[in-house]
Amino acid sequence: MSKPSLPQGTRDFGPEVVRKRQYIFNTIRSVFELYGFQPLETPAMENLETLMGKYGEEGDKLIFRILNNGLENPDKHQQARADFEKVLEGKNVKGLTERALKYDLTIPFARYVAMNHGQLTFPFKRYQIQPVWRADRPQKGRYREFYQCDADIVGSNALLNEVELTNIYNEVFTQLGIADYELRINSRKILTALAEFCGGADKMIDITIAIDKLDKIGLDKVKAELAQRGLNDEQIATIEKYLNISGTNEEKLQLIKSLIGHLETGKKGIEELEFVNRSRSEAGAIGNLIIDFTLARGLNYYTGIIFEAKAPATVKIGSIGGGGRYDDLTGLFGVPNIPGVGISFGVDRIYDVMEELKLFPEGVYTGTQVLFFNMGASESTTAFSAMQSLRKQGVRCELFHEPAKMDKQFKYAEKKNIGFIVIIGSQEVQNNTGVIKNLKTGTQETVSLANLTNKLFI
RNA sequence: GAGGUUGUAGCUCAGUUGGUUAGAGCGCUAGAUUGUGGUUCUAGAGGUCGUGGGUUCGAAACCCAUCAUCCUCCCCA
Repeated sequence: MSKPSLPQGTRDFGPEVVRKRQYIFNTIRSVFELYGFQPLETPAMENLETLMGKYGEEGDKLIFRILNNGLENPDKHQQARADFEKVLEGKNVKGLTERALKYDLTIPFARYVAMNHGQLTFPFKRYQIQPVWRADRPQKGRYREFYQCDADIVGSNALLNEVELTNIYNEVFTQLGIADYELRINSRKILTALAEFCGGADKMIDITIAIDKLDKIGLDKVKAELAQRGLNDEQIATIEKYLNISGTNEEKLQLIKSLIGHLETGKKGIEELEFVNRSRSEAGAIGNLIIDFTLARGLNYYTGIIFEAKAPATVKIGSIGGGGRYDDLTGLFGVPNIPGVGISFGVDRIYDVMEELKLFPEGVYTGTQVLFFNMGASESTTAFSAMQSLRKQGVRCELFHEPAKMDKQFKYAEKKNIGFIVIIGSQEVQNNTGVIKNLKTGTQETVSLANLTNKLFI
């Protein structure tokens, strides 16, 4: 028999890791709740057609498909073979894969809103913390199963929502101790305006893909890629001017105005950024918010402000969250005119960042507080009831599972990082007492069992 | 989808130009110690050298294939 193993890109989480992850989840959840968001959960799988075509051509390839059951039924063989031929041609066939694992939380949410818009009170603010799956090749900071934590507001065009979301980022990262994060924002409208100004509105996607790589490959290579994607010299020169915009947020806004402020779309995009930037500084939230005109983001349903939260530059992990506004997400599901804006936290990457920067507080490691020694079959019944009275007080305790040498029980307590032990042996049973020992300081005292619940095990 | 890296004990890793019985540290079990842990000392258990094939008198080492892993590009959280 071969050794057991995990599917590529998936992980088990041991007790310590789960505690740390829960610390992150709890922080994010409590901030979402604080800002008035309501929880939602959707199934692990969706109908394939719900997901297909929503994430671009590349995205479609990364969707995990689920093979239909029952294909072994002889009656279906002929159809299955025909369907399989089509799959080999790169087509999607319902007969073979009707369902797929969800790829993100936004599209299932849009599907939910489209199905329930009659019942929902708008604006509907929901948060969602669930795993998603991508058939990507795993590497550093990239997994095939990972969690997303999303907060979205649908049914409101107000830019106040964007401001709220930037505050959520700030609150969460501050609480987690990732103070040096960067929140980059841009507006898709500015990118649209740039494409228009270059005379090629149809080139928008080519332009954004290329300029998004600026900090990775440098200006020259971006220009080369633009040329390769069919932009002429004049257009590239305009884009270069655009990319060279720098300075404070206010300075950048001034410069972009002179470049594309005369275009209707550009003007709108600039107003959006100005509003968020101003509101945020008026609210006293300082630093960290950086207007970045090279930010593009892949998902093509964004239409307004887009966000990207980046880890401190010292850890090479990059994006730890992202989001943006979409004017008409549910339109894909036949319910038009419901705008929305949302953000997402990438917990798995946040974990890696916190691990690297050693940001987890001591408190997350605590498990059992008190171990009761097992000093024999009859002694342990006294220990057991003493333990139950402590548990009633909310003290986390356990009784060693069998009578054993004290040496062994001590070592167990030490390995599990248990702070206190209580010894109730034959002498103690006789005197109705117990010995409490603090394993960190090495001090111990004898107390009456009635008094045990008054002790603090911290 | 393209390219590269690594695979030896539970874990981290040595292993010389191919040469006898494959090693170390940590961990594990037992004892020194039958009511006081961490330290120390002693002993012990634990290996299809990722898998399959080939070259060779002889392979953990060389060759081919395969699987897994990690990383880079693409794209993304």
